[in-house]
Amino acid sequence: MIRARLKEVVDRCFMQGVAEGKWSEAGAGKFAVELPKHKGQGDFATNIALVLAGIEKKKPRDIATIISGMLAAETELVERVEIAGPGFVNIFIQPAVWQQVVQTVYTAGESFGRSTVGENRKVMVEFVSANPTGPLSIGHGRQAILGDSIARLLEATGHDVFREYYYNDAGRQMRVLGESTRARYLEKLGLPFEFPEDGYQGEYIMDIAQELIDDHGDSLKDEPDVKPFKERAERYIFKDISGTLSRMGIVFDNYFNEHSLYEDGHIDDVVKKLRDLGYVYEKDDATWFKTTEFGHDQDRVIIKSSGEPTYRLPDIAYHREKYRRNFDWMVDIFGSDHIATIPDVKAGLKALGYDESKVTVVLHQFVTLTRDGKQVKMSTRKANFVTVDELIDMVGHDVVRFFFMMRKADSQLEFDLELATKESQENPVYYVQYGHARMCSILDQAAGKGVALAEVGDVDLTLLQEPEEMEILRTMSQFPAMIENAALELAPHKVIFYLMELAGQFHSYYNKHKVIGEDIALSQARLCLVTSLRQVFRNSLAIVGLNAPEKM
RNA sequence: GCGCUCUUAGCUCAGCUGGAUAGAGCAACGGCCUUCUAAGCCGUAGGUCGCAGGUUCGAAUCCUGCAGGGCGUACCA
Repeated sequence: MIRARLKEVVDRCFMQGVAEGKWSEAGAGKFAVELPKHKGQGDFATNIALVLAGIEKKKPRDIATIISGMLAAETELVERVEIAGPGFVNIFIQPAVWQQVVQTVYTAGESFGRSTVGENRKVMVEFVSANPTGPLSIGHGRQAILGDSIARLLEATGHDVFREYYYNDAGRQMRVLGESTRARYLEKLGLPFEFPEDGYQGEYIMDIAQELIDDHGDSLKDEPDVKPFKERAERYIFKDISGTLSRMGIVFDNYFNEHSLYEDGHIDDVVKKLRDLGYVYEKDDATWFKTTEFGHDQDRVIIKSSGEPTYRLPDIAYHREKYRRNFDWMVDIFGSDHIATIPDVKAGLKALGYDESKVTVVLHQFVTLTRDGKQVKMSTRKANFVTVDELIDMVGHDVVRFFFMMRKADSQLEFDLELATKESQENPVYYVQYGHARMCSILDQAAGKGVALAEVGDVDLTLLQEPEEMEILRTMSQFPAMIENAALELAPHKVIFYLMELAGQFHSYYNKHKVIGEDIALSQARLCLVTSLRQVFRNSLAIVGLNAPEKM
């Protein structure tokens, strides 16, 4: 927020220079106000002199001198200015401006960091979308946390967010699930059974079979249809999945069943439309989509010779429904194994006349689990995987959420079970939460020590002068911009890194300076600082769905 | 083979859409609890940013080539 103010000032200086004939307008919008990397280089720096020098064929230092003269006159905001390095203008902000950040946070309260940049645009975030064939694996877990956190960030920035889960309870997978359940049912009854070759071997199938026995005894032993087995399995697994999701604090606005696309005729309609447009042809008894028309290296089958559609067709039809439901922006969270469908879906949408740039796909890499320093190999079908539920049982919800957010989506995430299980200092989750608990503890004790927390308006904030205090104030002031940036880039990990930095600054401050001391006026100023800092902690933890414990 | 992606400290990873002397956590080593929670702090050590070119005032960041890892490249989802 301070940076934005300063940028306006620099822009004004630039225009003034244009008016005075010092340089042309060509450099407009090409320079920036940024945070310097090292201490001693000011609170902010601008590269305007470097940029203009290139355009105007002048010496950077000469331009920097003119600019710094103009900036130095802005005494309300700017304390002093230095020219450094090849021509950077380093700007030092008035301490009073930083101190006022406390007031700003007080005034905004819970809404500090929230914004309206989203302009209420309707955005759908589709994520998890796991078919009900088994409990959520840790890969799904990462996606669930990623999607939900992105959704929360978008909400915090004024978007109208809709969370959707897309699933398919028809098809081959589910048939195999039904057969697997039937086999376990017969097995448990001591009857002869045949387990499907590629059946689901998880323990949960046994539990489902047991439920069937509890409800129906052996009356299903001669049932020719898999339907009762399949339906029971689906119901059981969905209950399990939604239980896991709610443990993670995730609530979907809608579950969209792929099957409805068939019932409502959307599948046939998409094929017809594409055919009418000349993008579809028959070959080898199958129906093909001319994806080569959209720059792909080969055409793709959308209906197999068996008459069954491939996954692409319903995916295209589903996305068309998203457009028809009037979403301005569609964010899909996919595992990188689904990368192949993206170009096909986009080609389909483009063919049908939709603006495919409204779809943004966030691809995330896999999670590898390490235990005893070795990677654990996992497969859903063989059921030798660790579920999200088990993970939460072992380390708790906050640790799971935090760990899944620690990495940017596009890099592999190594989940070290030992590290996550340790309730020790190595665990970064506690580092952040402990900071919050410490602040609560300080504020609790203030009254007991005879230092009542005064109204922020009555407190002399100019007493906050320690370097550690200025550093905290600076970081707090970056919070709204950080949230906006994380939201628009769909990058929740930025919030995590921000929290770690702020927590570090607070812990250092805590160890060096007493908040509550002899000097009442100073104590009150510091208590206000801590209160506003706690607010920032609460806001950022809430935005990514983490708890802010008051005691640890 | 082709497409996408990744390669930064011993390990796990940041690096804000081209900026100044490359950062954090963990691990290692050395210190700090009669004082607001030591789940903490301070210090030391650790680097040819995979390799080689190119673009320019300036490159970890952009382009090309090469090497290595991952994911795709189905009439599976």
